[in-house]
This record gives sequence, C-alpha cells and structure tokens, in this order.
Amino acid sequence: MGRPPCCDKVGVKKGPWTPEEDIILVTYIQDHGPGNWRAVPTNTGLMRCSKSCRLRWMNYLRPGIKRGNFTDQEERLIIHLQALLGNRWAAIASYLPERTDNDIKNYWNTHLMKKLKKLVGADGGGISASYQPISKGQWERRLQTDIQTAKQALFEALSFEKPDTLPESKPFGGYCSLAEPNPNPADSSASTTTSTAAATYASSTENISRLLEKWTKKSSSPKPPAGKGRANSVSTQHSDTNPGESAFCIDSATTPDVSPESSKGSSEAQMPLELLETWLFDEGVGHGQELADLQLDEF
DNA sequence: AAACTGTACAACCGCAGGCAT
DNA sequence: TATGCCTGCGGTTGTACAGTT
Repeated sequence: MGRPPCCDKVGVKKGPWTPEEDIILVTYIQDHGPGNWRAVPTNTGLMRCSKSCRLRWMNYLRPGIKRGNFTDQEERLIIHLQALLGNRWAAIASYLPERTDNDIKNYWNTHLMKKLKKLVGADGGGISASYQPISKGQWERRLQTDIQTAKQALFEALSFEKPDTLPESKPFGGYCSLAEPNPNPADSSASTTTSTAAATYASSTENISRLLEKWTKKSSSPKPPAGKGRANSVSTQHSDTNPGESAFCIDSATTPDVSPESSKGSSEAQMPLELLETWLFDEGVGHGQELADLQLDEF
C-alpha cells in the first residue's frame, strides 16, 4: 500500500528511555488511558515515535508485569504453547499475563532455543529431519486434539494453584487468577474505566517509583542507565514485592486464535506437539507422559 | 589487567490486519 | 471497492554486562 512511516523520522529520539520520559508517558496514560498512541508524542512533547511509546508501555511500564527469571512452570507453559502455536508470542503471552510477548520471545530465543538445539543436536537427525508434513485438514484436527490435551495437562499442572474449574473461554484461567481477580480484564486498550483504571495506574506508579528508586541507587555509579542492556535493565529487574499484588489479567480471557488461516506464516518454526513428544521420548523422558510433567532438567 | 567472547534484553523495523471513510 | 491510517505483531539488531582466556 506504500504506507508512510508511522512518524516523522526527523527529530525522533531513539534508543533507551530515560526515567524522565517514562514518567511523562505514565503520567499521560494515567490521564488519558492507553491507546491513541499517535497522539501521545504530540500531547506529551516526547520526541518519540508513537510505536515506541506503545512498546515502552506494553513491554515495560504497564502494571502487573513480572520481570526476572522464568519459573519452571512458566518455562513448561511456554514450551507447550510454542509447540501448539508456533512463534505467536502475543498469543502465548496471553496465557502468561504477567509476561510480555517480548519477554517470552527473548526467553525463547536465548534460553529455550539453546536447550532445544542442544538436545536436537545430540539427536543427530534433528527436528526437521524427522518431521513429516501433514495435510492441512489433519493438521487442524490434530491441533484441536493437541489443544484439548494441552489444556488438560496444563490445568493439571497448574491446579495446585487454583483448583477451580477451567472455563472453556479461559483455558488457563487458573494461572491468570494468581493475580487479583479482575472482572474486567485490563486489556490495555480497555482499561480506562474508573476503578480498574485506578488500580492499574496505581500499580503503574509503583513501577515507576521502583524504577526511580533503582535509578537513584545506580546513578551514583559511573554508567548512566540510559544505556542498553544491563545498565538499562537495572530499572527492569523484577520486583522484590509480591508480583501477584500488582498483577492483573491482561487480555487473559482471550483464547488465542489457533486457526491456520490466522497464522502469519511463522508457524513454520513451530515444533509439532506430536514431534515434541516423540522427541522427548527419544530423550528418555518417557512415552505417554503428559508434556506438562516433562522434566525440564532433561534440557 | 586487558582483550576477547558470549549472553541478555530493550528497542527498532517492517509488515499485516482491522477499521473508517 | 479502494484507499489511508492506526495498531499490533514478530523478526532482528545493538550494546551493556558477565565470563573466559
């Protein structure tokens, strides 16, 4: 369609966000709510692209984001979902409301892929060598079966946290309910309603204050946190506070659309669940064992 | 101690889909 | 229906930090 750039590249600041910019952004969103990102740079005076503002909010400033190490349970869930959905990180992230798609994507690429490659490399043939293409119809039917199986397995795996029944529309609602119950899942675009928004933004303020606290501590060191990587991550370390206190379900009720038609083609990278199971069996994990029970120590 | 290499992750880029006109 | 705009997504990059030689 020959679209113009989302913003004028001239004069647009790039690179790491400063705490000051974060505060400006959060303050604006407190007043106006997330959304209409196009207007954010204009209204705030931030010299940032609207996409950058959105990304910053979604991946960093948004309340309820848990940072830091992934638990075995989360890791297991990601492996499950990646096998089911492929590299559809947003869909996968919808099942881990405290994690961002970017976080999950990074974790997959840096940790899990490494583990998988290590195993596959030892396997000789590798994944691709043993993967037998199947027809679309077969694929769809198998996917549905896999989803049901995975739902059940995950529910069992997570049931110690929330033994309630598993709603059809919220496959992993138990996981989501680790956070405070939220009758109006705070999809970032829908969180402008009074009480929910108030809680949301209060939590966001906590994020910022935490950020500033660490920024203040770090500012005594020679390296400014405006830099990327570790320096910047100083302000992004996961909170020592109970994540569940500020966590909420972001769009967690949305069941990812797993229809092949909706896929953007990235599913090529996915490992079919059946293959994963076979592969794990080959690695001695055990045939017929629920994937949710797979021993990640094997990796 | 310095140089080199690997790791982690925030941020950017370009594309696709949805919606309004 | 065609077009333009905005948002969301996934792939990729850049770089600070950590570990190793």
